[in-house]
Amino acid sequence: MSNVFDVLQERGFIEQCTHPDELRELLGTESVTFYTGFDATADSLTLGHLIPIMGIMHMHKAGHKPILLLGGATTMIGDPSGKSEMRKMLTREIIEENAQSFKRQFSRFLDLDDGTTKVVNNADWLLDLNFLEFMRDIGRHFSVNRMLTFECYKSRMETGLTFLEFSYMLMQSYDFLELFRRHNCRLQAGGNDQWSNILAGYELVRKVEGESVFAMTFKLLTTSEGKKMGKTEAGTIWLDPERTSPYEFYQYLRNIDDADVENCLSLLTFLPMDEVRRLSSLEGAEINRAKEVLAFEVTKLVHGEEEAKKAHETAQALFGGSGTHEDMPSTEMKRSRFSEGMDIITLLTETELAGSRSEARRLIQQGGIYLEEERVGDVDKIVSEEAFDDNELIIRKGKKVYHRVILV
RNA sequence: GGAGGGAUACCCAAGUUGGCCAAAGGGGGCAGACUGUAAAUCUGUUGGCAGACGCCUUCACAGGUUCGAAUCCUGUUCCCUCCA
Repeated sequence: MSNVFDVLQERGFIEQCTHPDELRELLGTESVTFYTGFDATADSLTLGHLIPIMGIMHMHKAGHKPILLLGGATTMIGDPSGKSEMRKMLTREIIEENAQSFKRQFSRFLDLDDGTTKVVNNADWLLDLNFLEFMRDIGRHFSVNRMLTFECYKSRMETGLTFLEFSYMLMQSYDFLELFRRHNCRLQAGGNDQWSNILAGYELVRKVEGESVFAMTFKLLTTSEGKKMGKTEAGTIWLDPERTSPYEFYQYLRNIDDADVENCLSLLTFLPMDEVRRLSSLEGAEINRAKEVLAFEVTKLVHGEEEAKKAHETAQALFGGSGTHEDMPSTEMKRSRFSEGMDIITLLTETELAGSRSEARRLIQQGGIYLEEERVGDVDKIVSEEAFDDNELIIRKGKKVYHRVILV
């Protein structure tokens, strides 16, 4: 059986790691307990979280034992790494709810009751720490001089960094120590933006316990140009179907840049690498096939096969010609509202295709609005009941934003 | 606590001898053309209401001076730098 280290490396997961040879050796010879932390800053995971989750799944498949650490306590501080501003403070209640949401979402990817996977919460050991004891035992191992040179604080050296946030690194480092002590956790893995924090924990365990532990970071989900992926103008791509519908989720992946196809396929799907390479080497319009596979596979993983199929069919119907469009974003409106007709501008604002009446007018003037694939040329167009086919009216904004109005 | 600098629209950033400022420029977004539901490129557009020359809200917050303020004055808040 192949070594997961090689698998992760081949698929492009590993961005940085300590003692790669030793770590590879360890992963090849025994079942290793490792952990990844997730700060509960929102009530849903995002597309970006999928990379560490995939990494964990690969590790788990290879027989290693994951610990998913919920940052019930660390979220109260807020990690300043790479952030230009201090995070809004969240209450304990909200953090706790968020953590529970995360846990539910994890269960879609990993069997949390199989005895090999653990979910823990650092609130369990950080919340009741005694400040002075902590400082004497842990704080003394950290050099402020050195911390100040870390890359993760760079953006904060200009705008300011509070001690609250500065202490985040100590908390995270302590987590690693605690997990090492409790569960013999030997490796901390996380997003590359966590490198400084992870390294600090790794050093702490080595110093305090004198044991060899490891640090590893996963590639972040970025485009070939280095920009963060998983964000659109409309906001983040969430894993929660209530926040980002499976259709939108599918479309996001379906529309990624050509240059990002290979990366996404290898990081976000379990397709064999031969297949990944074959698909991503398709030329011209053919590469759209690869994007469809990508979108389908990832949607299936996150939302299940049924939802993935529906999203795929809806996309086919809209962009390919035939199929259902069941999954298209829609708005229900009362039939009576159309008895005397509704002006197109109101229709566009009520369906939220336009944020204001001015914007709606602009869209029409620029030729960006279509009713049933027919361009609307008149700003004062009145839409009446007759415009509906089988109680439905499909509006298109621009090239690919579709919306369905349903009469009720 | 002391000294100085700053806060402008989604972001960065002009503008501070008061009117010509809904506010330059860039980025981003949106739309159009070209395409492959891609990228690049080019064009238009980007506070709200009305869309005809009109009106309303906006330049940290609250007041004031003035016919008129993003621009001047007073107070408040927040941020940065140096000093303690």
